[in-house]
Amino acid sequence: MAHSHDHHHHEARPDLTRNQDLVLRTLNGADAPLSAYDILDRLRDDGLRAPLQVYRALERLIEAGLAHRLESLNAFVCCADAGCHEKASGTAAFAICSKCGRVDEFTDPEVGERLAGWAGVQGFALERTTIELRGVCQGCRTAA
Amino acid sequence: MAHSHDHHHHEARPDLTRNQDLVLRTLNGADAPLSAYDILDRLRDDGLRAPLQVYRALERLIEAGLAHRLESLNAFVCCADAGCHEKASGTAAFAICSKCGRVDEFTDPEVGERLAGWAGVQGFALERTTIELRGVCQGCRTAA
DNA sequence: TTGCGTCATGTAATAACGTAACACAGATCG
DNA sequence: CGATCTGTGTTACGTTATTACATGACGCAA
Repeated sequence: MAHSHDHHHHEARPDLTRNQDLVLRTLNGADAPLSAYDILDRLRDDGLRAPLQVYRALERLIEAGLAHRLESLNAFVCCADAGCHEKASGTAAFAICSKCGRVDEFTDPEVGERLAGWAGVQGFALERTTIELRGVCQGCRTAA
Repeated sequence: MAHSHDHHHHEARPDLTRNQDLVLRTLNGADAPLSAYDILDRLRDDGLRAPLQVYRALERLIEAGLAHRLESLNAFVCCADAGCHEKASGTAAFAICSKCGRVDEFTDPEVGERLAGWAGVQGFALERTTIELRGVCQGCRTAA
């Protein structure tokens, strides 16, 4: 059962290395996607010097289902929910606001099923799916 | 009515500039996505020198619905069908083979509707959608 | 004709994103 | 002990994309 300290921040995960933990905390603390170089800049004071240190950590975090890469932005975000990779809840989709840069993660099982269905029919061995919507979010539209 | 010269190649489009036409022909002649620099290399003999010349042409071609950018590859392909942007046939999706690099473009109206539906409910003004599947195509699987 | 706006072009320089290659330290296991 | 595995740190480099500026061709109005 999940313990009840689900307050957006997370305690250090025992299975993360120092660099991975630093990068994950940085993503958690950001309110918009960060590029690898953004992350690096924010972690200079913690001793990180080279892009590769960040890219390696990101690679692990994504494998572990704790972060996502946004392909259309060349940037990274932490997962909205823990374990959003592992669930059968469907492929994660992202709505990215062109104005404010905020990203909203959601899933639509039907969409995942349709795409998986297409792959099945075609004999395409599906490994991963990217779904990204670009547009202007509610907040920015009404604020305009 | 469409004239009947639909033989994969296209005649020069009257509304394209020289650079745009060169880039489109290059994409048409390729059997896999090309990066902007790949395109540039293939067009050196035609006088192109700088990346920007290619990026500018690509930008127009994409606006005009004649080419697509594959975000997860940082590469470009020509459209499978003329006018695949303009139709209500739904958002284009791409299946990209990790082995051979081939790309298959398809649309699933249901998927487009579900995503547009989400956007509607959220008040998100949808401008464009990226759907990219990564995996191994039928041909490469059986050849393995 | 001249002057003006617009659009495509050409060029150089640089920014932003990502990786290869190598060396080292600590853990684990025979 | 040595072998191996994983993470780390560092340099250098490769790839992708943009900024800034200058030029040339065209339509159009004064």
